[in-house]
Amino acid sequence: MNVHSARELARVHQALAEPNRIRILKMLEIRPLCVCEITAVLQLAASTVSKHLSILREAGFIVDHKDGKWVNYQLNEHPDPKVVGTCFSHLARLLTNDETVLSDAEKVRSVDRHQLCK
Amino acid sequence: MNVHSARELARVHQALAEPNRIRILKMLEIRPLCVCEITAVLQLAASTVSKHLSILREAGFIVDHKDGKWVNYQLNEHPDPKVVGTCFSHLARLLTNDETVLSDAEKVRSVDRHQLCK
DNA sequence: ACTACATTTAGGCAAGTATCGAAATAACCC
DNA sequence: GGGTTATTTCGATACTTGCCTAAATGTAGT
Repeated sequence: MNVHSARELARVHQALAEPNRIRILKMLEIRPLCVCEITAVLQLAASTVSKHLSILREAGFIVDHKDGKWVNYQLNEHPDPKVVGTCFSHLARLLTNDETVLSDAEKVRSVDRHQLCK
Repeated sequence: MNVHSARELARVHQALAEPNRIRILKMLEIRPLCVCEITAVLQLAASTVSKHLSILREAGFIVDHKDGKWVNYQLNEHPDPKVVGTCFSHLARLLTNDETVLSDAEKVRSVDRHQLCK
């Protein structure tokens, strides 16, 4: 669905108005991740990461799936509202050379929830 | 130029994360406007509008030109960073049926700085 | 230079946000 | 069922933001 009001559109952009949330979306471009993996990369409290994820979920950017004691988050393949989808395609082209994003990507590739969580 | 970091990109989105700033951009799609015209439409204090405009300017969305005692603001035709330009093209397609935006547009067409400012 | 007025800056207040640690919840394993 | 662990919710704190009023700045016309 299209966004209906300036207020709704503002909320979508608000979700992207925080660097750590952008880093999370760039990480999820690589693969679905659970909260503890994201927490390990961002070096924030788990509760903080959980909050960021709920903001991204409510804005329509990501969806979650339970997997035992883990919760996997991934990019929403059927973005709603539509503007979220266009944000995705920009995001995919942006920050491809950003140091932090590149280093996050490397950590994503090496991180493993089974080693992480004892 | 492309945006360099998640922080910079967040700042661009932060500019669009406020309904009144989105309304301002939709108004400027119609024509350049001075601060007092925007103030008359939004019904906010002039200083508040001025602050919103400076946020939009610093994010690269608008430029200003002095015109006597007025300052005209208009959409930046050479948006920098590039992502600002893509935001413009989405914005142009969004909120075309929003009541507030339509009513703002009507006011923009009837407002006149010379009548407004005695 | 003086006045008028559009705009910006400064100061203050209320509401919202990012963060943490601790407590609550949920799901696994023994 | 009881212990363990991943996640979310709650409460507190520091910071940021949006708004206003008042003061400062800049420009035009007399």
